[in-house]
Amino acid sequence: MNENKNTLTNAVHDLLRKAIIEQALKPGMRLPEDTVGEQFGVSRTIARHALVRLENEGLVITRRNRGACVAEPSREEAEHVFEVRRCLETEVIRLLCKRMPKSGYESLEAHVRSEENVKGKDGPVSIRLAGEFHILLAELTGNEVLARYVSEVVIRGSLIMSLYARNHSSDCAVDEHSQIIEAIRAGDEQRAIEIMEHHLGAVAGRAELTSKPDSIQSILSQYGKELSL
Amino acid sequence: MNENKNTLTNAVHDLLRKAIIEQALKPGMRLPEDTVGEQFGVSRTIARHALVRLENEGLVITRRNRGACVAEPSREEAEHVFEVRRCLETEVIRLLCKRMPKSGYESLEAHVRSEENVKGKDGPVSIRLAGEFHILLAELTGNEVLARYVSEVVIRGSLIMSLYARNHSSDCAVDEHSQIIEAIRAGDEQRAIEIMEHHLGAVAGRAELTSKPDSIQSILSQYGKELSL
DNA sequence: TGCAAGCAAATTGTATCCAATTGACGAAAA
DNA sequence: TTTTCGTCAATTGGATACAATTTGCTTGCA
Repeated sequence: MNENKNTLTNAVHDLLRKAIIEQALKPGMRLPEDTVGEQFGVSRTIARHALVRLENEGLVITRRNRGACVAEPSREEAEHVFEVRRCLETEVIRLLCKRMPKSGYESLEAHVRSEENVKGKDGPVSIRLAGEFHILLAELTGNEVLARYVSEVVIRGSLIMSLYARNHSSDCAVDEHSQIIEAIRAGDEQRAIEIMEHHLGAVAGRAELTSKPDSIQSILSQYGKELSL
Repeated sequence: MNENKNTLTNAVHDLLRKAIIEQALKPGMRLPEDTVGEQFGVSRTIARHALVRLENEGLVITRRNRGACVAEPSREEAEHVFEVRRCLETEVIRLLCKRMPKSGYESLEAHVRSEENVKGKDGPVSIRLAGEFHILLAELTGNEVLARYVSEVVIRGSLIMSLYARNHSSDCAVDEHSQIIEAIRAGDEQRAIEIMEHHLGAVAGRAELTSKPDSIQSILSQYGKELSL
């Protein structure tokens, strides 16, 4: 789905998405249409379109006549996202072991290098880059449908991490990214899948998604956020 | 994603989608915004929103200042859709074998009965019902993210079938639907997956998606459609 | 003091209006 | 006859204006 045509709507959409996953816009924050519009110097129409798209991606929620705000995925929703993500990314690995394009390894390794460059320096940016590695992986399958879905769950995963992760340092992930590349290069499908599953498990685990009884603070912080609206 | 709020946009969106997968609107048919708007008695704004959503779902494509038209998925795109669909629906089966809600079997069997009712009578409607079986299956997992993606690929699958299938009779499918239910009820995950894979393979196969050299007629029918615009 | 009703402000829902871009048709020249 | 250029119609891209709905605050009454 080549969306490289509606320059204006797309630009606002991309900027908002980036702002959300880099936590410049925090979960629960309100997003009135005209505020967004005048901030980017465009009309409410454009802002509206961008917000509708973001809602379709699960990054914002809107209530009728109440406006949009950055989504605050529940733990249940988070588990659903990671469930689907595991399924889709396993398929990505399977496909890549069968058909990896020639220049694939170069772009993957280039990406890992750029990940290492910001390692430990900028939390939000490193979260975004970590996500983009998985998106790049999916795009290399050549299956645009798959790539789009992976992109969506990865981005929602980033939002979830920003909500639930205890430590945002995704340093350990970079290593695993390299391991995944190597396993694919070796054609070892089973091992690549195992690493990916472990990797995603680690990511989800870091998000404290396992349904151990929530601490009172975390529960109240959720409810409190609702009150303060 | 409970989209039961924007009544107007949603209504138009649903009607258009139904019209597309029931082939009232044939692939390639143009969909100007104001035509759609006045047809449903709403403004161009609403029609526009609905069309944007349909584009996000892959059911229509739009070119800048050229308007929207019903998508004509290429064979490659069709294969991508079915690739993802197989992956997702396999996961659905896996999840349902683990956790099928109590009332699940009732609604499934009720649906199969309604499928049998229109068996062989109304082609497009039976295609739609066949698709809705898979969507229902996905919804029973309780995973809304998964259900939404399955819904999208199933609907795109319906569109693909309307383009490429030789015979639209999906009679044989109803049997397989029952078999899938039984396999899940028996808790036989492996068998349920096999049936589902066979089922989807049959569906995709009926669509003549295997890249055997296209007959001249089918090629020309495609190009002819473009000319007659 | 507490509750309820009503009014005002803010925000979205929808429609209409202007501008920009694209494709088509036709005319003119090679 | 073919190709190219120019004008025109059609359609979307985007903005503004108006209507409807919700929220929160104020005021009056018990």
